[in-house]
Amino acid sequence: MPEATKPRRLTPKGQATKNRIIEAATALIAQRGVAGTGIEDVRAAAGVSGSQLYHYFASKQALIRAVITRQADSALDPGLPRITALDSFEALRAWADAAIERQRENGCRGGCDLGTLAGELSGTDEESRTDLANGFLRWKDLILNGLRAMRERDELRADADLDELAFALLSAHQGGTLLSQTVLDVQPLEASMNATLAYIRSFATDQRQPVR
Amino acid sequence: MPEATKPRRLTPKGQATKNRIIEAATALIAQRGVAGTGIEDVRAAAGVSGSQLYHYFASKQALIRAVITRQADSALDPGLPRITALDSFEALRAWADAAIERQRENGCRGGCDLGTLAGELSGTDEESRTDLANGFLRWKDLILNGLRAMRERDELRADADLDELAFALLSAHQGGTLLSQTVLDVQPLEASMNATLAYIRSFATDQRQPVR
DNA sequence: CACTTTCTGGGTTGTTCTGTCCAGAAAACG
DNA sequence: CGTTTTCTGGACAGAACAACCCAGAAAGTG
Repeated sequence: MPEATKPRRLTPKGQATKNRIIEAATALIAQRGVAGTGIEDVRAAAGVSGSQLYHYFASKQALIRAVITRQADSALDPGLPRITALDSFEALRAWADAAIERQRENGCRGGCDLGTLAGELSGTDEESRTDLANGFLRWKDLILNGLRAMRERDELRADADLDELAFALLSAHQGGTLLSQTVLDVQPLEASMNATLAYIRSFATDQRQPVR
Repeated sequence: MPEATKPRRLTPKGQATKNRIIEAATALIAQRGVAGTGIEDVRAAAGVSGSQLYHYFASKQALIRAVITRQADSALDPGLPRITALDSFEALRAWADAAIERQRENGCRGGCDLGTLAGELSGTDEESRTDLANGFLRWKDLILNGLRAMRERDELRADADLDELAFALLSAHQGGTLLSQTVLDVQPLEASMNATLAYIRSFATDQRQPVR
């Protein structure tokens, strides 16, 4: 193993090219899946040429992992409007609505969610699985922190199992998205988000709020 | 197109071989994913040889579709103990527990759920996506019928949105399984199933039952 | 303005995998 | 018991694709 291509700092131009490659790869993977996306396709789409991919990435796997990391970093995918805090019922609802709306907009055609990637890679490639798992756990913590804040503000009852709620919400999001992409209808995603949010709200101290 | 390999009825032996191939493919795909499973691997695992696969299946895609159909038919995968009716809180809980237990048993390593297949194929292959969608919708109907029976027996309140509950439960199952397989821990699956079942139970007419 | 590092372009190789062909064995059928 | 369909086996062609190499341009550094 040749020391994994020493990642000496890139010049600005190089950094830009590298980003362009990752973006192109992300877009293609969103449409055609990981297995359906060839290095050559990425190369053409990014407008770079030849061995550039291998200049910046040691292998296809490395590129995929970069895509995963990027997606995991764009916190809680539904939206470039970066979620900073999911610490109120309104924020949760807004996040859910954004996810639903986003799905509706691209006709339920698969985005490049961690979920989609997980389905394809978890069983195949151990390193990617680890990256994906870390991404998911970070998202879960994001939700969890929001819920904790709500409990500290006494908006949520003390007996609520916040870990369970956080995982349930994340699962609902992933599962709903997966089903929607398969059935080509937002209904499953709407249903799972509505149900899980309603369940979370059932732990509210103030029950006067409409469940919607 | 040569009329899609006229499916003149198979002899018993041929049928057995065909099944063996599908089983081998299912097992391999469960471990290594669709893209990671070559025709040659299936051939070897099934103990048949040469062009047999193409005698029984027109293409790799056709084989995959056969696997999908098979999985969709083994109703609500958690278990060979075929679910006949999910028409009581106990039955739902038992089904959920079976799913969780099953996941725990294979160390959360991906089975060959429709969900896993959907993640890999929905975006890539339109025909497979249709098969998968049909499978999911049949499962949803299975759940829905159970819930309807419960409502008719007045175990569920009339104002419960059964479609929403059915989709939510299915999404929770798929999402929870996906997360569990990625994180290699049953916690997400347990959380999402618990939460969704509790939510369904909140529509029970008889609230004396423990939520567990 | 020399000199070094970083970036670009295209061509190429070797492997892996799907899908095909042909000839021989086994079973079904009269 | 002979003939026809059905099944089996291995070998092979053709394409796709990941990965590597080399030479030249551009950018950065003294």
